[in-house]
Amino acid sequence: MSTRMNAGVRSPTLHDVAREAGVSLATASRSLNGSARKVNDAYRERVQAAAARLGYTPNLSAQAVAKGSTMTVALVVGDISDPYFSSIAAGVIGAAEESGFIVTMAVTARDSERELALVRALRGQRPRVLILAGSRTSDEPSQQALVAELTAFESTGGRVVVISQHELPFDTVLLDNYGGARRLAAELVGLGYRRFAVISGVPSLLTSRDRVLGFLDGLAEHDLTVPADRIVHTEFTRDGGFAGAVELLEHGIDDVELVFAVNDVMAVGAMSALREAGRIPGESIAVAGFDDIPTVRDITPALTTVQIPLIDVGRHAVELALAPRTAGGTEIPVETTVVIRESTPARK
Amino acid sequence: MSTRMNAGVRSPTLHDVAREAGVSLATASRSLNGSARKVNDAYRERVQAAAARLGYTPNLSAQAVAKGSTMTVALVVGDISDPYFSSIAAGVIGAAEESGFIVTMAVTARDSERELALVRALRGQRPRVLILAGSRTSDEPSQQALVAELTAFESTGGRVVVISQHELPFDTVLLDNYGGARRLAAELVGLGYRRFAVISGVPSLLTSRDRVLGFLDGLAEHDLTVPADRIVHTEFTRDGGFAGAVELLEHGIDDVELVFAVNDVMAVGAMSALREAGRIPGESIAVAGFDDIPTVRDITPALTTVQIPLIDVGRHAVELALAPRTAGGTEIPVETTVVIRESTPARK
DNA sequence: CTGTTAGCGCCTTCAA
DNA sequence: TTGAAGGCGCTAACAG
Repeated sequence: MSTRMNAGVRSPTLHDVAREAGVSLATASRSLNGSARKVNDAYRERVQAAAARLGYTPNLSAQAVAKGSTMTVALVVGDISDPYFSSIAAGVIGAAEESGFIVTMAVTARDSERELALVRALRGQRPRVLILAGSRTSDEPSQQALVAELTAFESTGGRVVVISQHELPFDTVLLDNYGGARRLAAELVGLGYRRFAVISGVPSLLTSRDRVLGFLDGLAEHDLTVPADRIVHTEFTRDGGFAGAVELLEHGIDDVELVFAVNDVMAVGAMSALREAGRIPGESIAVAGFDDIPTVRDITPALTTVQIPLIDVGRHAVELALAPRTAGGTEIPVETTVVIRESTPARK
Repeated sequence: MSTRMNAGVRSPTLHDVAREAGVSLATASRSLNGSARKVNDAYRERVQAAAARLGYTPNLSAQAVAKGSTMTVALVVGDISDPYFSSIAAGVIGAAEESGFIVTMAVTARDSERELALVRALRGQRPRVLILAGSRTSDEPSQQALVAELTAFESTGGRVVVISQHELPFDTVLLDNYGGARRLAAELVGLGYRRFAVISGVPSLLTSRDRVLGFLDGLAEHDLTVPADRIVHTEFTRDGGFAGAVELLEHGIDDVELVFAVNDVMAVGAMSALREAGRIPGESIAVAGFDDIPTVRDITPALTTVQIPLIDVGRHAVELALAPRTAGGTEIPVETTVVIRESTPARK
């Protein structure tokens, strides 16, 4: 006597359907999944009726082994609860589902060792597409292993798309982190700002590095600089932004007019820290971010930032993956747009 | 001559590894995946070395058909870019990965027809677990079909977990929407508020309905009511909240002291609408939400809300799914906690 | 402990 | 157009 509860019934198989419909396995297969219409309408209908009666659902795994390919997109993100990644994921899932793909998701927790392990594990699914949305780092050893793994994956027919800078030799959705930050700096100078502080991620984070570089270069064009002690490096998260602002405050930033955080969640955290310290964002100190995640237009003051069309980024990634393979690897550049809001009022 | 680029190499199979290592298929299988150590260490090492040399990754689909079961958790959410869902997803993914499960994700776009279709499609993956995080509705016909589909899934050995109220006859992570809203109302009355307006989702949305009910009952305990024209029904999104506030403003809400939006993203949207209309949240009008999504503590004024431990909710869902099946279906109730912040200052 | 041999559920030649 | 049969990559008895 088993203690297992009502788990005895197995899912109906194609074989069951064929028997129920009184046709061969092959005919059943063709009526239910075969692409071209190579089956008598009468049969086809009988099979479909039988399938419905039995509640048949094709076993995707079995189809995968038989066909030697799947209809799945594997997506690797840093942290799905971060609006940056969840917006990209929304785009990926939307586009993938439209093309009949299933998406599986893995989270690196922003750890490149873990990212490598995940990619390896994900390959077991034999996905048609592997999309890396996590931020690239300059952590050489693990990057090389990653490239090797991804190259192997491509050589067996898979497609890989990277969302970031063009650091890796694969199709990529190119985010203009450098240019966006540079233009942001220019606009800010135009508004009358002269003295800045920067809250950056760890130096090995390429996204962060490029944004800082762009920002500094943008300032340099106007002969402005940011003293080294006004650039702090912290976690690429809300709490990191908070901590970064606290650190700046400890150094003393009474004369700083504007704090640039390299992403919006950090900027939001920084605003809270500044406010707790008695500085009022948008009034006694300006703040700018990067990404334009959904909430920042609703906070007070609304945040000046560089907009990335995150949903589109996700969609582009799957378009790229589903398009014919090209020689050197294709890039889809994505426009970034400076959006000035109340957190950076013009200085009179 | 083929135009297909470097897609010719097939992934190495277990067979390749066995040959490379000079052992049988079975031995290779046992050394690489077989749970117990039933293989000579010398052989095991040779096999592992061969696997590494070849870059072998087990084909999960093949394993699935051979074993008759997968290691995947299918997660259905309403909208992954909504912080409510992405936080839950983070919990699900975290817990699933810890147990060696892969998670696949589908998005209903809050459409119950679509949810049904997705569940049907998802069954094709033969996941071990199916988690529904989308909000339940009282839309009878499609709910019945959904229950039928889920029941069939369970009868073939799958586990289903629902996150919501206990509307469906499955294991559920129970969110105390009613109680949380009721306690919120009580606290608000304690702070001195007497005249309220409510921005609700569409009436068929169970989550929304329960929160409104709880809120009204909480007020009723203090002999307070909300006039029908002060309760508006809109989309369960940021834009819905914005639109709801606009609608309230059109009706005239000069005497309203506090607006309760049934979730945080709606509250955030409502705050923007109120502000645009010249009302200052936290000063000339109070606002409260529900969920305690990450950003609301950082907005200004920080939002009073009812906290749901969203990450834990996701984790509980997979714990439930992985625990032994029980007779009537288990429930894990999740505490909700009222969090008073600056958006609802005490009225003198 | 190891190898042989059936399958798992499905697709896809190959004849008929 | 239809059916029979082999094969996809792997696991799980079953003997040895």
